[in-house]
Amino acid sequence: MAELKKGYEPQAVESKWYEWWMEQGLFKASDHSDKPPYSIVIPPPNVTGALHMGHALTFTIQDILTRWRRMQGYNALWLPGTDHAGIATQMVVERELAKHGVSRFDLGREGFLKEVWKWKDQYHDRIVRQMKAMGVSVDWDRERFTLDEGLSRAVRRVFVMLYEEGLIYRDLRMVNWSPGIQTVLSDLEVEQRETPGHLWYMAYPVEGSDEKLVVATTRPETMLGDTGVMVHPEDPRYKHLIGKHCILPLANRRIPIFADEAVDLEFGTGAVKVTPGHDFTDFEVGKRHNLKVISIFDKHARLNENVPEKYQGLDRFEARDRIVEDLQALGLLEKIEDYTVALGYCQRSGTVVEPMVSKQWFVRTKPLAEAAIRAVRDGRTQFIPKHWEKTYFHWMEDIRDWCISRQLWWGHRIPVWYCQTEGCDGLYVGENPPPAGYKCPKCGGSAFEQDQDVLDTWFSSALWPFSTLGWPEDTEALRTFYPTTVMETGFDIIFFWVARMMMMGLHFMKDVPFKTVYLHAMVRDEKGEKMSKVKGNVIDPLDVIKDYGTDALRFTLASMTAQGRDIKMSLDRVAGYKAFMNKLWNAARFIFMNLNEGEHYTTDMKELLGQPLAAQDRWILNRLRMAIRDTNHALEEFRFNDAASRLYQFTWHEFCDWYIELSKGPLHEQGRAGLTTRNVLLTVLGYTLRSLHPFIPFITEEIWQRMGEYTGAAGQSIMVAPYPDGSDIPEFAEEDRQMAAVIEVITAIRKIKAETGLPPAQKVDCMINAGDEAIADMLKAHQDKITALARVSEITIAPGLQRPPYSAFAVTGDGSRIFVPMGKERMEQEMRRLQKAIDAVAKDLKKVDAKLSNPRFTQRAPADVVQKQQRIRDELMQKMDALQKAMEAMK
RNA sequence: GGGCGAAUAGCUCAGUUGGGAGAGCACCUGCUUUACACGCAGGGGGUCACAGGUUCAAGUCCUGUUUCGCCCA
Repeated sequence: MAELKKGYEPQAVESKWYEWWMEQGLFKASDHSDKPPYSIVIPPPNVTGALHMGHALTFTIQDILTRWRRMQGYNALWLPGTDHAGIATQMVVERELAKHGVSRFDLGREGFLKEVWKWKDQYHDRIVRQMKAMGVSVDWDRERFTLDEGLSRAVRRVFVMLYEEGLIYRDLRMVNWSPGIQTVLSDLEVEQRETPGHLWYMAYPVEGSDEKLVVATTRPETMLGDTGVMVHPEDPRYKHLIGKHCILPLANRRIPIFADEAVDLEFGTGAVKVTPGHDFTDFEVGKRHNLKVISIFDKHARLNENVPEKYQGLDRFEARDRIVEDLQALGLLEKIEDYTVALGYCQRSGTVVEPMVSKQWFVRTKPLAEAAIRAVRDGRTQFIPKHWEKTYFHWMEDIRDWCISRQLWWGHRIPVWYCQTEGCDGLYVGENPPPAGYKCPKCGGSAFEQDQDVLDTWFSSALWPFSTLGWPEDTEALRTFYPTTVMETGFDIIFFWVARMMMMGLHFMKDVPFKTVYLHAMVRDEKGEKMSKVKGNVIDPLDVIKDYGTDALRFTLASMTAQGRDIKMSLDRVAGYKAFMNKLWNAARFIFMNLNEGEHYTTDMKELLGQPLAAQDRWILNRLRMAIRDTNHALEEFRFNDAASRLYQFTWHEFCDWYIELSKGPLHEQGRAGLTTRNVLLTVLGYTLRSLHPFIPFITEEIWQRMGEYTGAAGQSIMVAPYPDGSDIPEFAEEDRQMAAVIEVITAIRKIKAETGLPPAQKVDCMINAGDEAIADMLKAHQDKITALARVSEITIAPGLQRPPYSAFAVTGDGSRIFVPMGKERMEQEMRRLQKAIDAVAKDLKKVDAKLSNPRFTQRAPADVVQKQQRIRDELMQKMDALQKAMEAMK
């Protein structure tokens, strides 16, 4: 058995376990099982994307949940997969092709898609490797891709069914057009941003008079598409103009002046130009007043043939400058003011979104949303943190129809075929192309062509919780794992994804897609700024893994995931948790070093409890029990930070700081005491490893396997060892109390040494005037611990002991007085020390006195609270008395 | 404009039904105490943003204000 290295080296350890876990089939869930099901479907990462901190966080949390439940005996399924990420992927590949001077149109649809698939295959392997580096315990046999055959079938089925139910329709509407990518976007993909701009005041001559009507606009270039000017019906400035016409400058078009209540009298001049072809509100206004709709832009947002020739082909922003110049030249530009406009930007390409009128496919979301709202109101799906429910309701209750068609090639092609007969609008909607011999019901034609567009990527993601389990087939997997137990994802995609999964899941499965939604926070840099490539503040998880190890990264993320709070990622923290890994490693190293060849060890709690346990043994078992219970409790409530820090605290500050130190004496005793100590060390280590395993899978498996060599359990993965729940450990309250007293004494002596300037290693004598006979007996029973850990040579414990001359003094909570004789020369330091202690006690005493001297407190506060305060007061008084006497004696 | 969240030690943050202000990091002091210097022991440091209110009692509950962040329009 090889000894452990002195320092923990994550690279060496973390590289070897993942493959082994896979070979052993430990990640696999079963469709048939007597165990209770537990399921999570992974939020599929972009197949061509690279692992970032957001992934690292989401994978860590999901892996903690999955490993924890798996160890608890659940039939735990964590289903992996990737997303085709339509826009993002198509853009990347197009950019790549552009480097070689090739456009997608050069290749044609089929050729281009071939390229994208090649790209996808290559990058799929990369993201999968990166996921594995995080240690994700997903069932790879069930891995899915949003564009694979099964999921594509699900998408087509859903489209057709919704169409037949009247929940999908095609309509000519004002939509968000991205000139950058040349596709329509849904409202959600448009980012509203305040942008500095101007307000131009343009004068439109009124027909048949010298009067000019001045309109204010933030978009002068759209004037070429104006088909009216509106004013408020009650506006005295313009009342006389209602019903007349303007002559639109530059275009020389006659457009009506009309009245509408919607006009804001305060804004601009109170007269508004109306461009129904390129503005959402104007489109509505246009409908109310039967205005003509003129589109003046092509798909690149360049001016088209509907404008005077001199402007044709100009980009919209160039056109703006030209038009402003030209109006100025005509004396029709009144003034320009600075003005901040809210502009819509395309999330992906960054270009300003252009409102355009276009025929697109939509999902009628209202009826779907109603069911999704009810499910959350009823508690069938719960949000954690709960306040996100409000956000969800807010959006759902005011939901707008979802534009699902995209003018892309990479994605699920819309399963609609159009009749090719001139002037016929017949169409065929089906999972497959129209069968041979199919005739258009409108015109009898037999030539059909499929819609050129694809569906919004989120349309397929919305089906993810059931499409990945085999829907539309009625599979065992669906029956076993749907509804899934937990959906773990970022709050930034509540609308994009969570809400839509709710709608689709309820509609097609007649049940919620998940019982709990846990929404994690955003990972930011240490200054709290969003990580972005542009800012250059991105911390790459793979770099962190290289430098500190996956376990340290995972433990950091878990420790910092407080609910409802962003995570500010700092490498200092990771370094701190790397030190924790090293601590754990060295605890194991210490234990293994002290094992003896040929000795038989147990890590079975029942067996261990049958052995003659010392007080410190029972104490550490009791602390272990409490730590385990707290951890489980925290995990039940998704308080990952509490769970992680509780285990950290136990491992480091209880097990290592105290128990291991205390064990160093008994460890070397002959006979039962030594063996029992070794058994306790091993057992507690084993429980600690198992408790920690979901957080830090690699190091725990490594140590577990090494430990197995001594306990005879090697070869069995820690992944399938039961997760401790503490119920097999009895409560040892008495030992807990005793050890607390012993620890207090040891700490007091160490403090005396440190504060009077004695080197810690210098042995001192110590006298303890115990509070009473019983305390004296108890401390005497533990005096070996005090001498060892406080480095005391001679110790005397008895009630009524008098203070020796020139000794430092301390008093404990139970009234034991501790004396440490030292030279006269240290008495000055000692007095300062005592004064400090007196001041501290006085401060506390003042607070307690204030309470107890208030009759309303003693009368109205519950009896137990009053009693507690009295107890505290008695204790403080006693302390004060002892300290003051000691002080007096020194003077 | 509407909504949500945050403000606690130098930094990052815990603080679950109101009842002696905590952790990690950083800082200071001392230490080759044979598991670990990725360590050990000890220490300093807080008007819990501000102003009111409820209560015997408020970091915690209520109201308002300020600052910051996010979402929706």
